[in-house]
Parts: sequence; structure tokens; C-alpha cells
Amino acid sequence: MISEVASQYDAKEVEGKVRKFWEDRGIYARARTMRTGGRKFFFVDGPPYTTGRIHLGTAWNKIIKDSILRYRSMNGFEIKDRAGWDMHGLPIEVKVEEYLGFKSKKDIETYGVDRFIDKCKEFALSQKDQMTVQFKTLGAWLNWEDPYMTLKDEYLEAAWWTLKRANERGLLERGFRVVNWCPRCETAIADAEVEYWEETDPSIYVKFPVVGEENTFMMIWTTTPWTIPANVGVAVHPQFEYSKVRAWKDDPEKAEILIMASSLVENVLREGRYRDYEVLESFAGTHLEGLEYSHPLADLIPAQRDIEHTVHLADFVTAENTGSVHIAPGHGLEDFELGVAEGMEIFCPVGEDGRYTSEAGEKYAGKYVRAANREVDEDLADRGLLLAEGEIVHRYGHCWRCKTPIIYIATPQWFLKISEIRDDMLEEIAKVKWYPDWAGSARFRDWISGARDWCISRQRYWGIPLPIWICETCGKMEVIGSMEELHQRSGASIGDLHRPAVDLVTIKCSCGGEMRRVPDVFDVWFDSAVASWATLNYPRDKDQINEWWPADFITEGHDQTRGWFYSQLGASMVSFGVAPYRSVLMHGFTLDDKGKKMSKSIGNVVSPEEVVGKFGADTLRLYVLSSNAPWEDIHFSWEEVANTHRMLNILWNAYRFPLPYMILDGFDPTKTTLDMVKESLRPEDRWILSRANTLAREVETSMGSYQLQRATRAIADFVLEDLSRWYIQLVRPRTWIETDDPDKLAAYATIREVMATLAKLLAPFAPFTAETIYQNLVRGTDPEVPESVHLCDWHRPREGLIDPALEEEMALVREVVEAVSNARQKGGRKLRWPVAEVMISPDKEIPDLKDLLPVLKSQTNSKRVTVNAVGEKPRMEIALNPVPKKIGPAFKGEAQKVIQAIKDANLDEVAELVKLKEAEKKEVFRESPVVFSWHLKGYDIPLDMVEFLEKIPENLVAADFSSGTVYVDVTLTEDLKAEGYAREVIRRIQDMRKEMDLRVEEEIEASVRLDDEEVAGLLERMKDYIAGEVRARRLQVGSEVEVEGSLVKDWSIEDLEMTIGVLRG
RNA sequence: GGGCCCGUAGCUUAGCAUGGUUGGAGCGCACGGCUGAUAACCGUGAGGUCACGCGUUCGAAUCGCGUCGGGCCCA
Repeated sequence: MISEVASQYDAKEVEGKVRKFWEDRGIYARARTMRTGGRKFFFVDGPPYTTGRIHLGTAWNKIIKDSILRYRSMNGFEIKDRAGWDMHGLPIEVKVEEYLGFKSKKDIETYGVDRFIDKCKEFALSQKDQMTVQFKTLGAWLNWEDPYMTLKDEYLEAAWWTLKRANERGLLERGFRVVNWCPRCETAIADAEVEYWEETDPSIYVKFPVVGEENTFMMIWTTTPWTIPANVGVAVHPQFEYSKVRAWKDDPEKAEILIMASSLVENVLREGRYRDYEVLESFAGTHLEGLEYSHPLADLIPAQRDIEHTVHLADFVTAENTGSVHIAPGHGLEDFELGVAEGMEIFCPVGEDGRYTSEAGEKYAGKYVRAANREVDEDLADRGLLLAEGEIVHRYGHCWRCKTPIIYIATPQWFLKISEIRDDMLEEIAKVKWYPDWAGSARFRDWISGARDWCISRQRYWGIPLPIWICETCGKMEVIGSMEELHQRSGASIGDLHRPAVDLVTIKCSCGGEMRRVPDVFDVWFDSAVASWATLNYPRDKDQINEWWPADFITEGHDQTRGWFYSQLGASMVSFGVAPYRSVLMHGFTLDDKGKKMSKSIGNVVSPEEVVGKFGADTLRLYVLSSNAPWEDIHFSWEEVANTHRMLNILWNAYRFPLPYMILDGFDPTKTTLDMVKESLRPEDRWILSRANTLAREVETSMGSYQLQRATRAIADFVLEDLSRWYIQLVRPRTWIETDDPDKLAAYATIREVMATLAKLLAPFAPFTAETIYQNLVRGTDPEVPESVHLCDWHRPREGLIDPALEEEMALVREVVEAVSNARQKGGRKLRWPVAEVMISPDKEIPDLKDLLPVLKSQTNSKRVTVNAVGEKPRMEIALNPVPKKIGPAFKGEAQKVIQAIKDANLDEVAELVKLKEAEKKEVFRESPVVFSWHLKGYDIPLDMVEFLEKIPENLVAADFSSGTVYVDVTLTEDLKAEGYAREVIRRIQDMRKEMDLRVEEEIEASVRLDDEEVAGLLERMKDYIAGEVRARRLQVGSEVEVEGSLVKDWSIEDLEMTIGVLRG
């Protein structure tokens, strides 16, 4: 049974019903199980971090995934699609710390690590649940019942196993390295976790006293005075030229000797407010190598007294500030590398809490480094070693969770030696199919080329514990790969692999000593890095991985180039030596309408709930899918969202329009199939069927390269242009036919077929609307078909129904109708008034329109349509135009008479002129030109003195289309007038029926009073026609008519007053 | 500072890999039309230094270089 539907597209209602239907009938699960045995499609969900709220970007991400998976499923693929959740790490720790009011790690220890971990877990799980609901609202079909969660034991084991593999392959290394360090969180953080923004910092120029040369200084510049206590060297560039200058302020006798890059001398002396200087000597940087200097604060920092300070050569030095760089290997990455290479002491007198240790000397010990900047400046100044101090605004790194400025300190950490497998990685990504291509060939490639060793250890609690045990006695190290292995090695059974339980497990070493776990946890990026096998429960489950791995497809935002695309590749190369994915679609970001990033502080954030609340999930889905190519950023625009919604509303109207008629006629598509009405199909029916299948082809092609915007735009264009604006207009009169006319049944069957096709094409993108249409028009009439549109096979284009020639013809017809519309407007004749003739004059070959002439006639409301041969035009009236500029000089005094004679020329005389002009045209091609003259009333008039003006006859109005011109004859005859007035009256009565809320088939009695005898007479002639159109049992028209009815209204038609009454029959 | 991407009407965009009639649409605006899809729909019109500059070419929105603005990532 087909049912009538709401007159407005109500997303909330539609989506609520469909969601319930899916749940009640277990449609999702069936969609997956029914494809068992099909070609496998392994999709790995990039796990969103469990923040509790999804944003527009994550919504878009899941919508893309869902559309592609639905499409694949309909195409017969057996799909693996566990949803994933990223649940460990600092962000949750920080939230829980805030919630508990903690300030440092000590608070956590006091509170109890076990209780803290429980809280983190609780937090992560509840936020996961909240987000699941939000994703489901979007219609995103993933396996939500059994998602992979990074906090599950089997997931932890996947990470453990991977690290064990890394160790077996010699890619795990413990190293003393300089790392990004958050002094508040007291942990190393990854490069990816550092957030940069502008910060004001000191900018100081410091003089380092050269040993053995009185009053001589190496000049260095720094923005981190607190690193001066850890200084152990100075670097200069071997190729730069340096100068030793004698500079003074007031008294030349009190001059100092300063060493710096020659090109920067002026700059440094200006900073130090020197009055004048002289260059003593200049030399290459190499000349300075080995030069010894003393630490400027050696008297305050006892440890510095035993360190030898010298100048070193380094390529990373730039010609800025002084051209000499202060080197503190304990506090800088380049410093550290240079320090190790040059055998410097790695001096790091700063603790994990960001405070100086006792090694920094009594004066500094216990002070927070950034707060000590001022004090270091003063101490330098007191010793006469501060040349200048100022401020600088520059980008500085911060902990992306707690926003504390990071510091660099040298600490022992665990690393994966990515630098050793970099080349293999480059080789592997070349085998991956990237959408768009440059995401892999340019962007990702660049990133990997610069890849460094990956610091995977964190000094935190809520994460996967590093499965590394070290013997306290002999230092032997062992990496454990699973819970079972841990049990076998230690004898201990623990219910949960998280801290702190795992910290207590000890293993007997072969030396007889006791092995303890290193206290670190994994960098949270390592969690998601193992997702492609963890989601298959590998290594616990050894079978699935053979069936599915590697992933066929993943898709994430372009920030994941350095994130998940990379971390997964790294972990997979370490474990398996190949890339974990076969194809990657990189998508964009959602920005605001001005192209700016959405941020809470600017207040331009739009949430997905807001959009869904106002317009519904299908609108949001179609909007994000169609607005851009997936890899471009979306500039979110409410206006465009509203526009998308409008399209859905039009689709809804197109869908619901035929329903009442079909119901009234008891239309049963299983009994009246398209095949059965084949003979009755009109050309326009064949046309819309052709268009629908052409559309299917376009959608398929676009999906082949993940051009979701092309697929969805093609569908929207079809709905608006072909279905709503054209086919529905053409088919309307046929639905009013009352008998069981084959013509009507053909229309019904066509509409149903087109809507069924459209529902399937729309299913991946607007699953709710598609389901609603399908349930009513397809499933509702045929219990044999699949229960849901999402259980259907994809609508493969039916080539037999595609007729390109017909599509071309119809395109032309539409152009002509448009042109006629244009001409009518120029001629002041509205469409309701029929015209006698439309004449098409092509100026080039056009397709044969024979089949479509009835369409042309009805849509242009004309009595006759004529198609002329190419170049043939209606007979023009020809006006002669004398050219006074030429006539004047030749005829002088006679000129005015000649001009008048030309104007007065009779038809015969004009005909002679036409003949001459044509002859002249041909003459051009001959060797000897002949001068023609027109003999008129005794004058010989050279032809260039007369021009033709073609004048369209009064009764015609013209308008151009792409292949010619249309002429519309707007002459009004009595018959045309009668019909025009009749249609005006019909339209008013229909309007009143509508106002009275009458059912389509209900009968009425109507009366029309007007004071114009002529028009009354015309209407009288059309009485039967009018009565038929408005279903009036009785109709009275005239000046004496007594108007009565349940509704009486006055109307003004073409400046003529009428009173119309409608009585419920 | 570096890499990759983007910049077309007030707004959202097509076209750009393979340079070639007057750069297409939609929304919004103005005017008109249609009417049992009706809080919908259709036509016409106005609206463009194709971010800017230089170059290649007979010819550039399209190719190259540079500048500016935006995004992601890095330093």
C-alpha cells in the first residue's frame, strides 16, 4: 500500500522513524551479514579521541566514511567496519586532573594511581557513549556494537606485541635525548603534541669572556636566558666571515673587543649602544674553532667550573643577531646533536618539574626556569656581561593540553628507530593509492623524508604501559608481548594491563636478579598506530588478520599526514615491513564562512547538532558531501545548508505529488509494471528513464575516484532540473485523467521506476530520505523486494534505457521553451493565454524534434509549432533605410527628394532593389565588378545609398536560443481569448477549492458574475471546459448571475472585475 | 622561514591536468510569469580587474615565476 505523506519535508519526523525502523528490524546487521562471501572490503576507522562531543569536522569525517561504506555494501562488498575510539592519553588525564582539582603529578600519587586510572577509564567510557549517540544521529553506519577501544586488554596486547616485534628487529632503543617537555604534566610530549603560538620572550645579547685574551668576548644572542647556566659551547658557521672589533661607548680608552659575524657588527653595536668601533681583524669561522672562553656565571654554578667551554663549527648557524650560537646540549635538539658529535658534556641542571636542580648551584636550585630568566639577566648584568636586553615576539611551543610553554630537556626515553626504515617507508607509500594523488606523492612524501626517530615513552599514567622489564641487578632487558606471556614469565595474573597493577609484576632474571617494568607508558599516538591489526584482535586472534589485512581504505583529515597516516605506517613497517593500507582519501577541514578556522575563542564554531536540529541529518550530509571536493576545506555556510535543505524539500514534493492520485486509482506497480506499459510510454517518459540511468552512470564514475561532490551534485541537479522542473510539469495533466487510461498508467509506472532508482542512488548519501521513499513507493507495494533500500543492490545503469539522442532533443526542447517564455514576456503575453503559433528557425542543424512536438506545444501553450529548415525565417517586413551621408554629396539639391522617394518606394520597386542587392552579392566573386544602380522615379541610385532593415512583423515576437531564433505569434483571436479567460477563471476557482481544503475528487457548484458582455459570451462558450477542469456539477456565468457558495471572492482578471462563488457539492 | 593545498559575481561554486567563440550555475536582489507539488515552482535582468604583478604565447581563469590573503603541517 502506498501512503500519503506530509506536505512538508520534516527531517525530524522522517529521520526519527527511519532510525527506529533500522533499529527494530536490525537492518544494519543484515546489511553486513547478507554480503558475507562477497569481495572483502576492510575499512579501518580512524579513532576519534573521546572528548565527549563531536564537531563538524568529525561529523563530516564519519559521513564520508558512511557514504562510501553504504555504496560499497550495495555493490556487494563484505565489509569490516569496526568503529574505533582513542581513549588514552594526556587530554583525559588533564580533564580528570582539572575535575579533581589537581596541580601536579604529586597530587595524583597522593590520590592513588589506581583510583586516578579508574576515573580516567570512567571518563573515557562515558564520553565514548555520548559520542556514539551523536554519530548515530548522523546516520553513520559503523559497527557501534563492538567497536575497538584502545583501553581494552586485547588492544593493549596489540601494542605490546608491536613493541616486542620492534625489539626483535633491533628498532627499539633507549636513548638519552632532548625532548619536548611539559613541565606541568612532567612528561615528554611528541612533536605532534606541541602547539605553537606567539609569545613574548626576552631577547638578550651576552658576552662570553675569551680565555687568555683580556677584555675580549664572544657575542651570543638568546631568547632563553634560563638555558645560559647549561651553556657548554658556542657554535659559529665555518663559511661565515667573523670580525674582531674594538668598540667603545663614551671613552675610547674603555673599549672592549667583541667577536661576531662581520655582517652583523653594526647591528650588535647598535643594540649595545656603542658610539664607535674599529675592526681589528676579519677571518673565516673556521679560524675560531677551539677558541676557549669561560662560562659567564661560573662563580654561581660550581659544576660549570669543571667544564671546558670552546667554540665549535656548525652548519645550522644562521647570519642573524650575532652569527654565533650559544650551545646548551641539555636544552636543545641541535645543541644536543652537536654536543654528542663534538664530545661536549651534556649538562642539564633542570628537573622534570621544570625547576633547576642542585647542579645549577645554590642560587638557582629549586627555581622555575622561565621565572628565572630575569634573575639570569641580572646576574649577567652584574658581571658586566649583558650587552643588551629587550623583548621579542615569536612563535613558541606549548603543551597542547595544558597550554604550558614547553621546555627542552635531555632525559632518558624510548625510541623507535624510524630513521633506519625511512627509505622502506617511502617505497611503501608509493604503492598506496592516494586521493588526491598529491596527498601521497607530495605532502606525505615530504613529511616522511624528514622523519626522525619516534619517542614513544611518556612519564604518565593513563596509557598503555610500556611492556619493558629491566633487571635491577644485571640491566638485562625483556619486552613482553602479551598478557599470557607475562603470566608465564612472572607467574602473576592480573585482570587489567593498565597501571598500577602491572607495575607490581616482577620477573625473575636469568642472572637471579629481579626485573621491574620501566614506569613509562606509550605515547598515545602509538595506540592508534596499531589500529589496523588491533581492530582484528591480532595477535590474540591469528585468523582474521590473514583474511582481512591490510586495510583497503582509510580516510581522515589532512592533519593526519603527520598523525595517523604516519603513525600507522611506522608501526606497520616495524611489525610487518609493509604499509597497513591500500588506499587513502585525505579530506579537508571545516572552516567558517570566511575560511577561518572554527575556534571557541573567536566564537565562530558551528556544531553538527545545531545543523541537524535546524535542517536534519540528510541535509547536513548532502551539504558537506556536495559543497567541495573532499580534500578541500569546507567554508561552512548556513545559506548553502538552507539551499541543500530546499533541494530535499523539492525532492519531497516531487515524491509526494503523485501519491494521492496513485492511491485514488489503486495503482499497484506489481500489476502495472514498466514492462507492461512499454507501448504506452510517451517520449518524455522514455526521456526521464534515460536521464535517471545516465545519472546512475555519473554517480558510479564519480564514486570510482571518491569524487563525492560530483556524485551528490549530479543527483541534486537531476532532482531539480529534470525531475521537478521538467518531468513533473509534463506529467501533471496525465494524473488527472479519470479513467484507467494506459497513458496515465504509463506515467505512474515511470514515476515509480524513477523514484525507485533515485532512492537507490541517494541511499549512500541521504540514507533517511532514500529509505522513506523506498518504503512507501517500492517496499510498500511489493513485499518481494528487500526490506530496506540499504539491503538492495546498487542500481547499475540500465544501458537499454539510455537514449543519448533523446536526451539531446529534450535539452533542445527545454531551450526552446525557455526562449518562448522570454519572447512571451517581451510580447506581454502570459503563459495562461494560448498563442496561435511558435516557429523555430534554426541557424544550424538541430536534432529532429518530431517526437517532442506535443511537449513543445503544451509547454509553450501554443496551438501550432513549426520547425523551419536551417536558415529559413518567417517573412520579414523590409524597411528601406536611406543613407543621407552618401546621398547628400552625390545628389546635392535633389537629395531630400531622393530620400523621400526611397521612403515611399512601393512593393514592386522594393522587389527590384532586393533582386539587385542579391545580384551584387554574387558579383563580388567575379573578376570584374559591375556597378549596379537602382532606377527609382527617374533617379539612378547606387546600391550603397540604401540599407535594408529587416522588421519582424507586428504580430511576432522573437527570442534567441543557442541554435537559432524562435518566433511567437501573439495575435489574439476570439477562440484564443476565450481560452485565455477560461483558464484565468479556472485558476481562480482552483485556488478557491484549495482554500476550502477540498479533496481532489470532490465536486462543486460554481458561479461567476461579471459585467462585460463580450467576455461573458466568451466564457459561456467555454463552460463545459471550465466545469470539467474544476469538477463543477453546475456552472453559471453572466452579468445577472446570483453568486452564491461556501466561499465567495472578488477577483480582478486583466482589469476586469469578477465575483466567483464556489459551493461544496 | 620551509612543504603541500586553496583564492572565479554580495554568498556558495563549475571550468583549470589536454590554453582558443561572448567565463557557466545556484542562492540573494529587481522585474515578470505559473498554480490541485502551492510557506513550492518558472522566466528575464542587473551583478565578474577570474586575488595582485610580471612572464611564456598570435591568444591565459587555465602554463611559469613572484607578491598578498586563507588552511594544514613543519621549523
